[in-house]
Amino acid sequence: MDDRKLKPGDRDYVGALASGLEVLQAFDAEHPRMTLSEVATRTGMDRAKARRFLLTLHALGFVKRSGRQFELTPRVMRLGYAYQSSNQYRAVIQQYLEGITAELGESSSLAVLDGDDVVYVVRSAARHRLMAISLAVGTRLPAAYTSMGRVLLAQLPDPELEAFLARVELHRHTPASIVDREALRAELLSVREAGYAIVDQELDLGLRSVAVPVFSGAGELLGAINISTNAVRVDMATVRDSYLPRLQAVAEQIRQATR
Amino acid sequence: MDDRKLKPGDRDYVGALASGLEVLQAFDAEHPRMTLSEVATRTGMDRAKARRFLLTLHALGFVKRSGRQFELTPRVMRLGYAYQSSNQYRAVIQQYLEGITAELGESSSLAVLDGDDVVYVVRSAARHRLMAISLAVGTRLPAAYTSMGRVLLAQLPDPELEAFLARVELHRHTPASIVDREALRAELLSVREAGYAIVDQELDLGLRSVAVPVFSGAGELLGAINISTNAVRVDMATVRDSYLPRLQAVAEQIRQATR
DNA sequence: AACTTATGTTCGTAATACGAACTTAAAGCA
DNA sequence: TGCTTTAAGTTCGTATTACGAACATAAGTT
Repeated sequence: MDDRKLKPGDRDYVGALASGLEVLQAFDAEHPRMTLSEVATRTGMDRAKARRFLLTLHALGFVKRSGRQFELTPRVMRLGYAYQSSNQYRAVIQQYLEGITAELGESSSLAVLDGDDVVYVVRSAARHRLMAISLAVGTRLPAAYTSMGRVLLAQLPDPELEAFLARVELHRHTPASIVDREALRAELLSVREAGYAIVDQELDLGLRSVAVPVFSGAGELLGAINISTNAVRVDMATVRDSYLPRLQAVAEQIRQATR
Repeated sequence: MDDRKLKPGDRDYVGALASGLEVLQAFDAEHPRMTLSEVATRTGMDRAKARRFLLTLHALGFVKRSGRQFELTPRVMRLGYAYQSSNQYRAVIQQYLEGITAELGESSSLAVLDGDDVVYVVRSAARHRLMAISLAVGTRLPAAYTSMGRVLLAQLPDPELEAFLARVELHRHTPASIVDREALRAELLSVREAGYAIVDQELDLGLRSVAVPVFSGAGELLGAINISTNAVRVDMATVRDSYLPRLQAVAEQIRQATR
């Protein structure tokens, strides 16, 4: 067994697949519709090459075209949904998160790491609207600035954690944001020690959240769960003294339920 | 401008991309983890070919491997998320659907057609648990047996509707399920005429739902919205006389808000 | 209508994807 | 534990496929 990844140019590396997926990923929130030339520019590909991939993706039903514009179809959700539906614990986690929402009136989610982001995989939304609207399943946020991201980063082996710290781009989203690598390292080590993370208005003003890791009964890291709330309404003492213990209890319940 | 789709073997059709995506889509809820041989068997590909695509997807971060087992990573959610996030109206629709949930205590969703399925794109879940648990964004259900699916099918031009009726596989999910093509055509024409669909325990016992189409202010079909409920708790008269008008009002509000 | 820009098409060919066959590793069984 | 079977890794020759340059056509702009 050899877990090393192929590199472009390696014998078994299929360049055409990589290029085609690059074209597919060129579409995003900022570029929902594009012409052939825009795709070619955005991917840095020769136009004829980009055209072949667009037309193939069109033939496969993943993009549609209107005149010169191409855009994604709902079929691409199939490519992502398989990951969600393959999680055998999703339903049970959903129940526990909804229990949190019912009890505390706050949104609660499970996320996993993907690159330098966290991806929301399970979500229970509160009736309160702040920061609840756009955070659907599939949402990606920078791991460094989210409580769940910090919990997950803190779980990384040191070489991976150091690699993350070396490459991560730090942004001052708010005046509270950590933008110093040493400060972030210290914070992550503290999170590792404490077993939880609280992020207070570092990603967005008013957004306060607490997260803990969730393990299955077999010891496998399932992700991190959080409670997110409004800093105007909920003070830090409540987060620490009421929400955190609740979250830790739920993480334990999930562990028991996934044995 | 020529909107016809390429076929396999056409000059500009990139077979390697198609094959690679086929490998990616071989993973689903029933096959979340697979060995190389299982993938090869499932896709009908030569083993060496399947191996190349698996290793390339691994190199790109879309699959991970543990020993001989391959499974998807959260990165594949990127491929689907772009569609969600490219919908400029998602946030406003989410608000309206949550208004329905707050007022009626029922789940409410927006879905679009993809092939013979509907895909849930926006969702507001009720606190009631029946059929709410597994219906996350990205969920696919057979269009023929869901209220939103029927509304969307009824919007299709006749040639497309007839093609659907000719190819769709009808299943008796419950004793109430329509399994006769003529009966389904009649139902869909009735839906077209009425401008809404009510599906009563045809997909699952206890599941009752009503749906209407939603158009943007510019006249573009955004999808269908529904209210789903429990047949034991909510009778047909309530669905028709209370939920439907509410839904129609929300569809109109969304149209106004998307001008 | 003329000009500019974007897209479609063709074609020669380098390279790339392919699969058959051999080798190695892992799993299963007694 | 040793042997057998099965699965996976690797090599290599080559058919085919993806590639891009150049030309042709279509669409957009003034």
